[in-house]
Amino acid sequence: MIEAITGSDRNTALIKWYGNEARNLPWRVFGDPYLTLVSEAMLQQTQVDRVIPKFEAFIDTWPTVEGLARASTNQLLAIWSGLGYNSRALRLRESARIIADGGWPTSVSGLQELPGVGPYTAAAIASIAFGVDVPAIDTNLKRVLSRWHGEPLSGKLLEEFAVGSIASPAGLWNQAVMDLGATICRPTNPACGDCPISRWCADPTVYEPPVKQSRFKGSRRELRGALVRASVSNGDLYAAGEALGRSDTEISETITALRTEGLVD
DNA sequence: TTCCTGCGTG
DNA sequence: CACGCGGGAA
Repeated sequence: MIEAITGSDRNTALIKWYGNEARNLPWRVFGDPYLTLVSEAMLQQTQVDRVIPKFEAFIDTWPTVEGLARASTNQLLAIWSGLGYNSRALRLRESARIIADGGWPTSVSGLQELPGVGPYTAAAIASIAFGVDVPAIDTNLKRVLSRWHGEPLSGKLLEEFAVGSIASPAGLWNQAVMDLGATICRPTNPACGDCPISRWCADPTVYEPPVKQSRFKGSRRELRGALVRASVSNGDLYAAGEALGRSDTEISETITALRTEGLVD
């Protein structure tokens, strides 16, 4: 596979580094679209270390897309609990149903039709599982490419720069950039001394911090999470809400919203 | 506090 | 384009 790399010297060095230093992650079975879909869904806004045990439990429970398609909401959310963004689990199951029924889309545009699969995830699956040479642009890629370029990249310019930077197979290149971004080309305190491609980097200080999130403590999200956990364990939803000091009005409104979304029976 | 391999919706 | 959406680790 490394022989197929046709990119610049920078890409040659990057892929060589990846060959030696790649993180050993349980979903890295090249060409398996189901493992890729599940892992990418879990990894949206969630750290690798937290995903690993959840991923293994998930795959043990539903080894195939057909099995996931038939999963109960309760068991699904029970296993998902702790990952956050619970709607991702429902969208993932819905995608499994669509795939079990009609087969896998293999193009970026086809994959993006699946619920919960946006531009990044579609490109990641297409490149990793179906051999499509497209960049999978997430915050890691955005930051790393911006540093290569020397100034912040976004939008169409980022897309063009990424397309012009990839090596084939892009699935390998995407994961190499991802690992570099996670372990060396970090948001703050990048380890440039350990970076295999620092000589091709224009400015390792380039970084645009993400938009600040609202406080979690006391938030609606905190209440939603507590109510979903109570529901999954067949507990008392109002008791769970009151334990957070919330009014019955807020609790009932939130339960209604969760029910509409399919997160609570 | 920050930040994590984003996505869907208004 | 801005915002809501979970929750844990450092």
